[in-house]
Amino acid sequence: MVTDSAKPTLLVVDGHSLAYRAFFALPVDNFSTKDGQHTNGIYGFLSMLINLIKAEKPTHLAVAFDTSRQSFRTRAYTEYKANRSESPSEFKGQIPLLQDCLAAMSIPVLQKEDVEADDILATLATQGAEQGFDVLVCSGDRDTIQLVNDDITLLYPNVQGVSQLKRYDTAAVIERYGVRPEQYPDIAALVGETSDNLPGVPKVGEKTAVKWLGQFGSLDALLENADKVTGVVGSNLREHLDDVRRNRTLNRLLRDVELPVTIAELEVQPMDAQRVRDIFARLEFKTLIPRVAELAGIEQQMASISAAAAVLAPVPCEPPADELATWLAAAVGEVGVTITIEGGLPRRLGFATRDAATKDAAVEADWSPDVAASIGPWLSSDAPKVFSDAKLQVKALRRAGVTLGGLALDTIVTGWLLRPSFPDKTLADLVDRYLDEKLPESDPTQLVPETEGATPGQLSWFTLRVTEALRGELPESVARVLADIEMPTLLTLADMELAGVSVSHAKLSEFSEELGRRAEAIAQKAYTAIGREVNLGSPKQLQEVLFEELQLPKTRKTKTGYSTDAAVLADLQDSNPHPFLDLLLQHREAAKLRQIIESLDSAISDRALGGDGRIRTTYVQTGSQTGRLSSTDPNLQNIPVRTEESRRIRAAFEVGEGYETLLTADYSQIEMRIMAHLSEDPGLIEAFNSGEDLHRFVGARVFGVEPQNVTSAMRTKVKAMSYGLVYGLSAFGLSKQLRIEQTEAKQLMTEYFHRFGAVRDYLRSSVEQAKIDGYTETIFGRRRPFPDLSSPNRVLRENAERAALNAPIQGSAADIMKIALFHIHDDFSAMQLRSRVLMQIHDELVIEIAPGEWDAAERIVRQRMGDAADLAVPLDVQIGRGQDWNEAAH
DNA sequence: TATATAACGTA
DNA sequence: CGTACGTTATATAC
Repeated sequence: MVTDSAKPTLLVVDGHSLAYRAFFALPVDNFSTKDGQHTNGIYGFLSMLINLIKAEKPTHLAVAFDTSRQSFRTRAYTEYKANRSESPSEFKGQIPLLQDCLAAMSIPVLQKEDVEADDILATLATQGAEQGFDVLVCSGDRDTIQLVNDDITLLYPNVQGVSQLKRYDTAAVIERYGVRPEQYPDIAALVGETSDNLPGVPKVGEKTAVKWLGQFGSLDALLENADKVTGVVGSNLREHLDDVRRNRTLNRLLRDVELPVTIAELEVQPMDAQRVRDIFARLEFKTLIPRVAELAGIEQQMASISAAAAVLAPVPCEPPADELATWLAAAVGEVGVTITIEGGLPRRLGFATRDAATKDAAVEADWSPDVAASIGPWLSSDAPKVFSDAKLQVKALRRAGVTLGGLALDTIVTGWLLRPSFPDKTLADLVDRYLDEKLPESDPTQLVPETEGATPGQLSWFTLRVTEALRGELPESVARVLADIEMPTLLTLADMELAGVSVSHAKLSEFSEELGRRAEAIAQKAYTAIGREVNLGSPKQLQEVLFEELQLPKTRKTKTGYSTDAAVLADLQDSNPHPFLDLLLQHREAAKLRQIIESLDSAISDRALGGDGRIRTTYVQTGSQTGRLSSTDPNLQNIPVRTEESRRIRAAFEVGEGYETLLTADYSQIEMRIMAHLSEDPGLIEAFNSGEDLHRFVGARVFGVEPQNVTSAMRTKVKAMSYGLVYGLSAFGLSKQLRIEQTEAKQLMTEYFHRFGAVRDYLRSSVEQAKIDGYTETIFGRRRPFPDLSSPNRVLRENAERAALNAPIQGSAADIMKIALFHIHDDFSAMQLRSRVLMQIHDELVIEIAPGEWDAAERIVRQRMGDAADLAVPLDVQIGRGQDWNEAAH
């Protein structure tokens, strides 16, 4: 005979109901991560589960969840549980994370459409009992009492929460409820279950129900002989027979749910210590880690996460070349890669893997011709690789003659896609945020550091682990943006930065000197006009001159005083003409141009020092919240263009040696086209399909005249309105920009929306949707969170509303340009053209055309820009050709 | 010597 | 009281 102690124990747990109890039992304020993720339900559940496992030592274990509120019960009786309020979103968000924790702990999670967690428990418990297990059922639902028998014990939480569980065996059920466990559903059917919205017989409680069952022997007998029951409760029973039968049907748990696992497969498995550490660290469960570790008998692997993280000791490869290539060839799955750079070229290499075959491992080697020859093919292959801040490394490899292939993910870019408002700048930031560990770093205060920083192998290792954490948070749509847009864009930007753009030092310095002389002359005149010298570049000194000495009226306030910006000076000139004002404006203009020229000139790679006369910017891929690029050192995306004179700067951007000409290509009105597409406004769509000038077309509609009768004043107004729309312009702002009365601006807006109503509807509904979702999304799935949309602070909220209105439009335009950009780059490469993209200015590309390649290049550019997105209106592309940027722009 | 502010260039 | 950026000179705090 098998003794009890030899019997295996099966523990099955209702995850949803117990986590929900924990959610209400534990104060949410004490259980939130620094990101604001609530964790009280997860913590309470896991704490309970750990205690339970420790006390009961189950040999087999599973946790069941509901899939949704819908089940066969709600289909049978639509009122079932209909009284339950929607569970709070703070709770719902915890369930997937809890399931991640359980997965890391190698605990099977079971759920199935159309049945509730308790039906899964009932099925497992029944099978377990049949197979000779001691079965423990842990659930917060009373219906599970019916499962109790000699083999099955129920663990039911106390009212306080989940920390205390009461054991119900057969005797305990009889003692508490006065009936055998299998009769409990009969009692419940008579009494009713308010929490499930199942009304029972009025005035009948447990006492009466137990008495009746004692008298009649069974529920069926009672219902058949209902006429024999006397008194008010008797007549109540007769009036509610159907309710009782319905209750009894619904509270019977299914014991034959088809499940994808056998009991044997629920055997307790070793935990994935690293995964447990990662996710517990992310949820900031510091005290749970040692408790789980004790449970799993893996204390050492799980050592405190607050201490410096245990990092892999990378294995050096000797002789490097052969071993490294063999090792990489054997790697399964993604490989973390780090290339340190010295003098722009690769210096050291680190690779890390986490797959089952090689285990967690990292190797390192110095860059050398041997190594390059040996692993160059792997680096160029499609074998998946993950980097942190890949662009610099891609450039270094390029300089060394290697073209990177298989770029699957960049942690910095991915972190930015997830949190574009607060991008983490370094791997250390990501390790801190997503793993709650500290990347080893050398002490920057020491000249000769005592502590070594992380090695390339360790950096790769952290890159790989951060990648796993990031993937866990990446919605499908954002994952597509990453793979389909950002990674190919990254490789393209690397080549653009390497190429640089040729700029004429001679043209710039000549212009600069001219402007310098002019600025000086203007300054002298300005000093004469006010009778003294001031620093014209100092707003503080200007305020003294304007508002004290000249007694001009005070203007718009700034933080430190009164504004002296161009718009304010122009207003002052209207109301209180004074020669100083105009001279100041002229001086500002000349000084600003000169300053821009000087900074560009200093960025030219100096031919006298062996340079090539080109300027190389850095495109910051994570530099905006909308998906646009930004450009720094120097910024090539804000080169002046508005005045004839300022275009002399653009004329200094020339075609480089060995190339034939420059090509510029720009999208016309891409944001308005995206508006037309997203809003599906028939008028706006017609405007773009008609071939008519957009603003003329819109002006004709708004002012009710024929297109040929649209005056330039009308055109200016609707143009400002159209562009303003994209930014969330108000009547006030419009009136200010156009210098018209607010009533006229309001009238203009009313008339505009009267003609293009779908535009207003779209803008409104897109902000509404963002309020519901908490984020906006571009056409291609790029997201931007907007927590302030629900802020009680009006200024914050309205700022967020305007930004949320703009984000899908500006962001979709950025997506489209990126798609066109890397396709052009890749096509040039595939067709073996030497022509190359040099600059991207949001809706414009500047391309250097190699001799004889104009026709082929132009065809590619037109096609790739025009076809980058399939919108309800065509994407119009303007192309120009010239020896310099200014000439090419016409 | 670093940081903040005002101003202004672009899409 | 119009979105998204980067750079500069000046003023201020350290």
